[in-house]
Amino acid sequence: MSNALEVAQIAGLVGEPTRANMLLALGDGRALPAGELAACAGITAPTASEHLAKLEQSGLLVSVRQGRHRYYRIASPEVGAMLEAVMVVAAGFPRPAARFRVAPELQRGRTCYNHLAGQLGVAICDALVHKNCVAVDGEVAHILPAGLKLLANWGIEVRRMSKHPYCRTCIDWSERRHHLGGAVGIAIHKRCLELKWVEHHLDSRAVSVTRAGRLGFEKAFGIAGAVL
Amino acid sequence: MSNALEVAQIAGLVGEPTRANMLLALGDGRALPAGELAACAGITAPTASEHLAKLEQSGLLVSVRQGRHRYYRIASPEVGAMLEAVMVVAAGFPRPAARFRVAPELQRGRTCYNHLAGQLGVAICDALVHKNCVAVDGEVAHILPAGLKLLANWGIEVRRMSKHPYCRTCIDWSERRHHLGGAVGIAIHKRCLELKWVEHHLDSRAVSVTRAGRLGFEKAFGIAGAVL
DNA sequence: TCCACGCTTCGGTGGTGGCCGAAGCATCTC
DNA sequence: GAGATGCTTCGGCCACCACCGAAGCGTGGA
Repeated sequence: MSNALEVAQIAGLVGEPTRANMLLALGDGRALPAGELAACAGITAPTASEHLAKLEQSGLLVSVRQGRHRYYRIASPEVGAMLEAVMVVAAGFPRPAARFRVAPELQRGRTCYNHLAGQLGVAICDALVHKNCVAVDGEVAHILPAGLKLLANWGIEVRRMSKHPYCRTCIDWSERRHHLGGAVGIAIHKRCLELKWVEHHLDSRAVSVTRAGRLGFEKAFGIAGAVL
Repeated sequence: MSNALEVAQIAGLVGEPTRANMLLALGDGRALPAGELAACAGITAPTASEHLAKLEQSGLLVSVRQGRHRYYRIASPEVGAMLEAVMVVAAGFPRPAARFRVAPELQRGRTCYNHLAGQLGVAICDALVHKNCVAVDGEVAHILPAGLKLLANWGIEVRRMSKHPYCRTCIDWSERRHHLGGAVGIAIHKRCLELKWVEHHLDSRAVSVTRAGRLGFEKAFGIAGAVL
């Protein structure tokens, strides 16, 4: 009865090609900005905004504002399970288990807006925390004295970054861990490129570690080569 | 892309209160006639017919014509799982386990239209197959000579049932197995009541096995008491 | 054979909602 | 600060589709 209304409301949200497109794009657990989702679905920003608001209001998505972007992701494993169940039915019956995840090369290392993310980004953050260079406190991260010294030796002058928040954390959706964003995160990314420790792939946000990078990350941050 | 279209199509079918109502009414695996489903959803016959045709065409429901009635039921466990997943999300998030699951007493034993279903129905079917009394061939079941004899000794004259199909299988939604329907299934159910091996609950389709039934099923069909 | 009943098909109507352009607000960059 | 970028709100247009009444078709019973 009333149950049917609620069920229909939820299913109806998925039952629109445009919204289904956006949900499927988020199906691997990533968080994507509204603009990218609009492009994904082939619609204009206003329409996407409308749809995303509905999806969030109904609890299918949650969003995080980050600067002038707004990142959306699937709200819970239950929602993911529902999408998967619908896909199984939609795919016709020899249940092809059409499950999908982050592409491997993106999972290893990628840029998140303008800093490093993926396993690489998480490894750098972990290493800095482990060496008492950074203290993570929720969404904010503080550079500790040891961190100032380490980064200075590596070629980054943290003191010259006046802006707030100069170092923040960023939840990594494929790893479900934090990595460093903010000005410090950007500086690290930039320095990695200068040193040619990482290379960008031309047609995606994937980032791969070079041979020099493997040695460098090991020496400067104590990150085992196997992780990279 | 094309994936999203198919997903949206399936979800859209569930995303209409009227259709959701009908699907939920069929959620326990019963088969209901079109007219009853129309009443369930509070719409007229033409509208119901339209909806049911769509649901069947998309593979969510299957129908069986029986005389001038047409019985619809959920097409597959995958569809049931999908509905359940949607209900979990629709029920709000502290996952209240608002299961789209057959109530325990119904799962143990129940009537499916007019024959026995649930664990009890499946156990009887299994036992007859195991004893070479019945051969299951898809949706049809054949009574073998040993079965004629066993049922005759038990008090059922199979030969006097002229109608086709006198014995058919029926997919058991909660058990995901087959049980016996058709005229033979009805006769078995009737005989169980005569012998007082099973009792009906007044306010539901639940069926429970009596003490005499436990002994009787053990002796006549070789069904271990633990199963019941 | 006729009638009763259940389901389906056919037209027509009305409301819901997806979609966009333009304008507004917030944030980042220079 | 000024300009660029990303997202949201507003107003209006249009298509889709759920819904019904009437008529048609098939089955079962008298």
